[in-house]
Amino acid sequence: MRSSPQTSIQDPDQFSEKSTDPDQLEIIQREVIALFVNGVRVLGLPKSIGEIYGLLFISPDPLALDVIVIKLEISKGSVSQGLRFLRNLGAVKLVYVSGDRRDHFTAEAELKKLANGFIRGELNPNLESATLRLDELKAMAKNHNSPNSDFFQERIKRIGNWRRRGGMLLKIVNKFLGKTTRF
Amino acid sequence: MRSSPQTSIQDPDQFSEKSTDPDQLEIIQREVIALFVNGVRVLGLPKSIGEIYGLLFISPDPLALDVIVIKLEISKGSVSQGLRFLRNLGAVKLVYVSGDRRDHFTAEAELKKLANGFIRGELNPNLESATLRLDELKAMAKNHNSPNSDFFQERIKRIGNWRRRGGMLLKIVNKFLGKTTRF
DNA sequence: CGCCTTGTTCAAAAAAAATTGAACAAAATG
DNA sequence: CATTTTGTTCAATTTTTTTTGAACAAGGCG
Repeated sequence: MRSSPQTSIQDPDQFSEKSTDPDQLEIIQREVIALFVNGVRVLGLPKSIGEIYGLLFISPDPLALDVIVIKLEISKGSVSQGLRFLRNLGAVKLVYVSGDRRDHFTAEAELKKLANGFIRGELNPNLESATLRLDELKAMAKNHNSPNSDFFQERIKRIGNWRRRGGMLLKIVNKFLGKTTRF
Repeated sequence: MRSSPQTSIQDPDQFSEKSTDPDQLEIIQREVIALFVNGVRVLGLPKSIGEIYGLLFISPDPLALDVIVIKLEISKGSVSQGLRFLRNLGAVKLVYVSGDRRDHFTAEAELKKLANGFIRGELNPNLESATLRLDELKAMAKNHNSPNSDFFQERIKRIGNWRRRGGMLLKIVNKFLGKTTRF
């Protein structure tokens, strides 16, 4: 129930004197984008990635590259590269818009897909290269001789253990996100 | 300007002997450190952090700050700052070494503790600030009016859902790591 | 006390990463 | 075809982050 009937600013019939410029972002959109910019920083991704994904996430309709450029006021090159990156992760989808030659994009908004894309694209490659290096290390440690040899071996084994548990964790995460796909 | 003491003179020809120079890192140690440098990059942390933690992790005995400086050939300032950061995360512990006035450090090598430290120090603060922003957004969206109002509300709700599930995941991770503390 | 030793701080320098923008390619248009 | 529209690429530039190193503080020691 609505507590107090405040001045409902409703003028659906006409474009009011307030910001009606269709290229202008709404305040809420700006805030959401800011939230995403901060969010992707935790993942070690650049600001522009957060801006682009955020804008698509909070845009009702698919957007074309040059529209993104105008709305975010960043360069075409940045947007092009950012979109490619996001598409590779599966965070952004190309959609067909009839009567428009340009490509249009929407945000993939399913957390599970986002997480899996990030894991596949960013985490797994790192884990795999670490695995290779680690195998070399194990071999190295075997025929290495020094007073510290035993200590080294124990530590290397421990790293291997960490890696194994890291892999298990990713599977657990995946399972958990699968179970709650309602949103 | 001063005449440099014992440093600087290094004859590459007399490399036949096994490393007896106590300041010289062993090959295995170098490799492990490289592994950690790559590892921390995934977490968005600078190289020096990886070097310092890696060195401590693969060193049998606690090390003093100036020893780390010499072994890694990085500046005193970097090491001082890096150690502080690692200590704040709980990834490095200060240990007492008798007969030595200097502070000595060892690596915390329990995965669970490392993960928890990282979560507490790096992830949670971000999650919390996002929570605040999100609450503001929800309020904003309530008395915001535009043709897109419903869409905005749905999306904001969705972000809230993501955050909730993120928090659950952190707990699951914690539980999982607790169960496998053998190593 | 004066003189070390140890560790911190922070402005400046260096390095790394992100962004720009103009040149280019590819494809549709007419 | 030539022209326009759309999107990519990448060297140059800008911005951000990291590292350095010299000044400084704190504490011990003779």
